[in-house]
Amino acid sequence: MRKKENSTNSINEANQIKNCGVVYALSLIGGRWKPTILFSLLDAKQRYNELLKSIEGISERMLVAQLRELETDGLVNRTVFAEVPPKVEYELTDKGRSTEKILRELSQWGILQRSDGHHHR
Amino acid sequence: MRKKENSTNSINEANQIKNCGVVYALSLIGGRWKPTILFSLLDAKQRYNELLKSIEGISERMLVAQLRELETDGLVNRTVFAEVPPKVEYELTDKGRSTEKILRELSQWGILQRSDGHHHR
DNA sequence: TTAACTACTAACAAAAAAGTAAGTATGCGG
DNA sequence: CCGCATACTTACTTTTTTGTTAGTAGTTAA
Repeated sequence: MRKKENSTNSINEANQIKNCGVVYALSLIGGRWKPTILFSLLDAKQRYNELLKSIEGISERMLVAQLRELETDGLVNRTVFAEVPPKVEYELTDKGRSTEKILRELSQWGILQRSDGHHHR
Repeated sequence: MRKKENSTNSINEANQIKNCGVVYALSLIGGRWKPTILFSLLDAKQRYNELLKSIEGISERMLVAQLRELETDGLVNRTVFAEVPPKVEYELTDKGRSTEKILRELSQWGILQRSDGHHHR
């Protein structure tokens, strides 16, 4: 289901992505599952099933969708092997690898703040 | 409207926030408007109306809601002055200030990636 | 034939985020 | 009285994100 164009919502999003580097960055790496997926792929290239098994709580639907977005945004390469049963591998592109520093620092900051205070919402 | 408890959605969110520092960090600083608000407050403490005027496209509703969340999460101090007309000031706490480095690096990475590639979604 | 493997797709439903519009409160001034 | 200033609150509505469920495809083995 495509996002509706020409809504205020859509226009505001586009403007924020255009004008704020953070909002843009988070549109690439943010969300419930992407950080975890990116961290997994930092370790090693992985197959769909490996990712599915290693990320607790994620559904097939969400895994596929997030991988597709990461691929579309150029962070991930998806390689289909001509085999049966199907074999598909996902690995980070250079762009994907460039998230490493940011992800680690976000993680560090998050872990620090999490032990300092409470999450109230 | 409180978030629904005991849904898979809610449980997965709580787990990700608990187990992934990035997801936790982004729950504090992520979203359409928070990064921009945080950057504004990095410059100087500001009043509600100043923020409203300086952030293009944000509604009063969204500004209030985001400020409330930032306050609840300990990133922002809200000071009410005993005046008429009402005067309320918002400024970053130490915790809020600690986001500066991360925000600047996210911004830098985002701006770099934005000029390198296209946003496909 | 069924069952298994892998990696999805499609069609919804539920939940959350964001947006719209109207209204409130307290003084002050004309 | 009305209009103004400031900073919200309230009750919805719209849009997006996330989750659920059933199904698909191609081979292989029992």
